[in-house]
Amino acid sequence: MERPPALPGPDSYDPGSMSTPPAATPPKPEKKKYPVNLPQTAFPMKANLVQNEPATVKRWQSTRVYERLREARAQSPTWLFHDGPPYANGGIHLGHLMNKCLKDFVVRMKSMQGLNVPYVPGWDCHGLPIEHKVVVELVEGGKYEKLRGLDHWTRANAIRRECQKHAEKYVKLQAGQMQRLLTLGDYDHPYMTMSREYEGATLEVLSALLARGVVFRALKPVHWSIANETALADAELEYQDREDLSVYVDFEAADKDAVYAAFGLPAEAPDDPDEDDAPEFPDADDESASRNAAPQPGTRPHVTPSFMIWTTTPWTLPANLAIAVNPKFEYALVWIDGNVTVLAKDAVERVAKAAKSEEVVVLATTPGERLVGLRYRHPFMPTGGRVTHTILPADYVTLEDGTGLVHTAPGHGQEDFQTGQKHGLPAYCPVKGDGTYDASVPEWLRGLDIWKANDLIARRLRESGHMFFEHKFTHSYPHDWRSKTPVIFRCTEQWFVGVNTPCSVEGDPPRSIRERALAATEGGGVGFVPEWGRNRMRGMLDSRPDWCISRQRAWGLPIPAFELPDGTVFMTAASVKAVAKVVREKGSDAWFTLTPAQLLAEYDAKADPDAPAAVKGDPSVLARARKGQDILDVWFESGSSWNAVLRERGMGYPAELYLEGSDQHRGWFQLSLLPALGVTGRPPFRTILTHGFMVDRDGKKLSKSRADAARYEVDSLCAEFGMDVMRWWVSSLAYENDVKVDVELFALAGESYRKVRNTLRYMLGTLADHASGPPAPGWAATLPGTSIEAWVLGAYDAMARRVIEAYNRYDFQTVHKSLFDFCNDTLSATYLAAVKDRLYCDAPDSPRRRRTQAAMFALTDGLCRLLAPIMGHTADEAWRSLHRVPADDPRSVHLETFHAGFGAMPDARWTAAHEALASARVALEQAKATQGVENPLDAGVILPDPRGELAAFDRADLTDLLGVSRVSIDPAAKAAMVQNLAHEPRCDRSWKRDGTVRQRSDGGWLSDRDAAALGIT
RNA sequence: GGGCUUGUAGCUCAGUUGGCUAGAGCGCGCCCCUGAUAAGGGCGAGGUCGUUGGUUCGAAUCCAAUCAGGCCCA
Repeated sequence: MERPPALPGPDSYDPGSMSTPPAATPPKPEKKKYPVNLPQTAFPMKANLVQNEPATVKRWQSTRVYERLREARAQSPTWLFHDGPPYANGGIHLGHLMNKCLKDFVVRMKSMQGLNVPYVPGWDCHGLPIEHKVVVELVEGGKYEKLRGLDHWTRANAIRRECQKHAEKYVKLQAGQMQRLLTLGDYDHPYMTMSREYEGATLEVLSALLARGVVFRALKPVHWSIANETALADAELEYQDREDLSVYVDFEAADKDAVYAAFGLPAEAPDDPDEDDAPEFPDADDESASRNAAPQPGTRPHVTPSFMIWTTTPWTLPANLAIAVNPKFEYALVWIDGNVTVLAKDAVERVAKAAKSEEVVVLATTPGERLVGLRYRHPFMPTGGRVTHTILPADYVTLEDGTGLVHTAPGHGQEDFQTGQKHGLPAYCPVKGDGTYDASVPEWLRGLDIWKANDLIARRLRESGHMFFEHKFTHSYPHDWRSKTPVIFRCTEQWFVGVNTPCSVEGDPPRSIRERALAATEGGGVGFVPEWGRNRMRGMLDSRPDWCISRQRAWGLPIPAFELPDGTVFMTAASVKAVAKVVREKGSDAWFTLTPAQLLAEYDAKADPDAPAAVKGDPSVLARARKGQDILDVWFESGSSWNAVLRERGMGYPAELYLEGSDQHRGWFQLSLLPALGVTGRPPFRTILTHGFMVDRDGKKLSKSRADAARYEVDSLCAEFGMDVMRWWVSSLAYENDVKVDVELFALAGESYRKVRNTLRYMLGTLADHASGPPAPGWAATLPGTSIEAWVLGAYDAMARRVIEAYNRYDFQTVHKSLFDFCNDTLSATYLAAVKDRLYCDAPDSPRRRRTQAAMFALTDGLCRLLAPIMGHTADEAWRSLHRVPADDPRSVHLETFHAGFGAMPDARWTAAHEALASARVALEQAKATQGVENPLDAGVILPDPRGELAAFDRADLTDLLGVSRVSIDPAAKAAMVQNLAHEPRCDRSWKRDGTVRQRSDGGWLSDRDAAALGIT
């Protein structure tokens, strides 16, 4: 393991052996201190971001950077970005931070490519979450009781006023927080979905869709929140575990012979000639023993068979109108502990096992299609019309759970409803909006809360002998995202945008919105970043149902429909347009305060081709109409922003980019696409970019209730790390996936931020006496290819190209890495280390030093610009320092454009040179151990040059790149060789032993270069 | 349960159409500098590529299954 100590040869010098200095050592020189040109700058090493960033935000505001950028780019091509509105509720969190930073990167990097990129931030202001919160506050403050007594319109108005205050408050709060993120935008003129113009423009979208004929009113089962008495959109649901009662219920066959016939069993039971009409259950006493025993397979039992269904919502059993079977499955007639029942053959074992049945005999089997059309008796509801209580076919029936026979209540389920529609069943829904049964159910259920009914129904079924088996179990069940209460399916009258309704747009052939959406998102259409978003969104478009756009709440944009005196509902494209005009002037409050006549003042029924005959014949019926109470789904409002912002403000259409979390594939992206296609026929965006969600260090989702949640508040992160560090962190993320969040990672970003900052600081320092500003354009191309400046400027050009390309791919991670590596490797470790000797020691005005400074200026300027979209504050601070911008001068790097390249033409042999230097470094490292050369300035290096690639390079450049005292080139050498120069005199000023060092007239030891620089002979 | 998606060094990530000894930064270890100094520099160690099975001369890469996450739905 241990090396033998190196024997001091003639070339080596052991600095440790003080007692017997080798003869070669010169007399100890007199130490003299000479002046050198050290870096100097006011740009501090410590960023102090917490204090300085707010000052920068203020400066940007007071110097109108956003507005001046708009003016500067007014004549440039517009690159239209469109901000998706966050919800105006609560403060912003880390997710917002990432989202807004990514958007700001986009806006700034496109601006810095000379494009005109307006950014109008927006807020989603209406909707249930705010209304819910406000109502809770009113209830808790005891003010809600007073409102109860008021009529709908007055009460709604009072609630709306509170909601508006709430939304305004949070828009203000969030706008401040977002500006603290150093984002640049038109914060003086944001868009808000509750503003009049926005509301008017949204109603105009509704009007246009009505004109296309895709808006309709229909009875449909919708997710219904009992707590809030409103229909809910898919996006308003969240899934939580819930304990429910799982019941297996026997529905007695109406015609036992038909059932047995379906299973191919004899028409008559053995020794049972005349029992057909006898009741089935009460006669156990006079049954013979043989009749209670299990029959043999293939024989017909005496009892009436049942159909066994399974459900986890016993409360929907009163609404049962059918049983669905899969026609392709095999069904079995089974004797289970004395009962005879039908269930899927493959479910028999599982069900029997779950119920711990003792005697299970499969008597016969038959395909599901033979069961279709059989009738049954509901255990406690009267039998209805011809088609009710019948076995129906349905493909969606599976064998995963249950019995293979599916309880079908068209009023309480999506698939049930579809099956019902197909077979002419009514959408019977005996449950009222408040979650209680109406008068159509048996008396023992009337007025009862459905959740309480679960147990009652189960008891009833047990008592009547229809319950085969029941157990409690936990499953994932949809809940109202605000009240956290379980939701139900319930049939109600709602407004829809039909996605399957064919419609013509601007004269093209009729196609449904779904077809249009699928066509628009095919490859070659809308772009997706990342690309897999395409599949994901198309899958959702493919399967999405009609869009229910009505809600039964107060805080929102009213659907301007009227109920005419004859009970019909009136809403046409023209009538909505007329109301939109009023709303543009007075806001949507007008709907709540004005009369129908006032709202429709501009409406001309005679000129409206869609007006119903009743209205056309006598327009005065409108004065006697009643205003509808539904409001629009908030998604319809935010989904209209392409009209209410982009077109309304004359910004253009479509946008280049929408950028949001991947949840918006179903949310804003899709619900913007659908109406936009319906109205304009074109998607509102050219490209969709999605980012992932925040997860904790273990990859689990970030919960607001975690113990260290306070650490992750945006405000405290700004205070702890500074926003430029956070932005630098965001730029480092693989944002298309989940994003791991951990304070350690912010600290890491802080470390690497400091590296970049220090590099900038050092560069600024080297320019302290450089007064001539940037080098002339084209200067870099005049540099000799072998010069170190040509090399470093060439490296900049390659990096800048890579960075700008990565920016344009929204690949900020590559931007981050390229910029960091350039600072760390190309600059700090290589170029800056190499040129420090000439900057410090050359005569200040020497051409070599001035050339270095010119390159330094260009590099610093270029670097600040490329960094500017990410570290907006630091890049501006450094750039202003570089250009010596006075404090009161409004110039800013953010008004500049990227330097894509300086046009230096580095010699191709630089690659070989750097390889040679790398092996020389390893040789130097070895020389530490073998020759005791610890300080590179005590060494000289002989570089091998077998292919003659190094000859053209300046020895001084190679010397400085290695940080040694001198370099020579030996074409015959096999490997780099290190010379110990410790015995040679050392320059008191440059500390180099370059072979020219001798004692000068002033008694100091100086190299030729240093002596000349000082004017000493 | 379904659609989409992720799993490579302690950490964050690269790894082109399957093909040299699987790379980088941070961190870590050793060392240098003390004229970027609450800085700067050099060298080095570190990986069963989630798991299992398959296709192939050859798999981090292709296929199947499986485990653990995420988003959206049911």
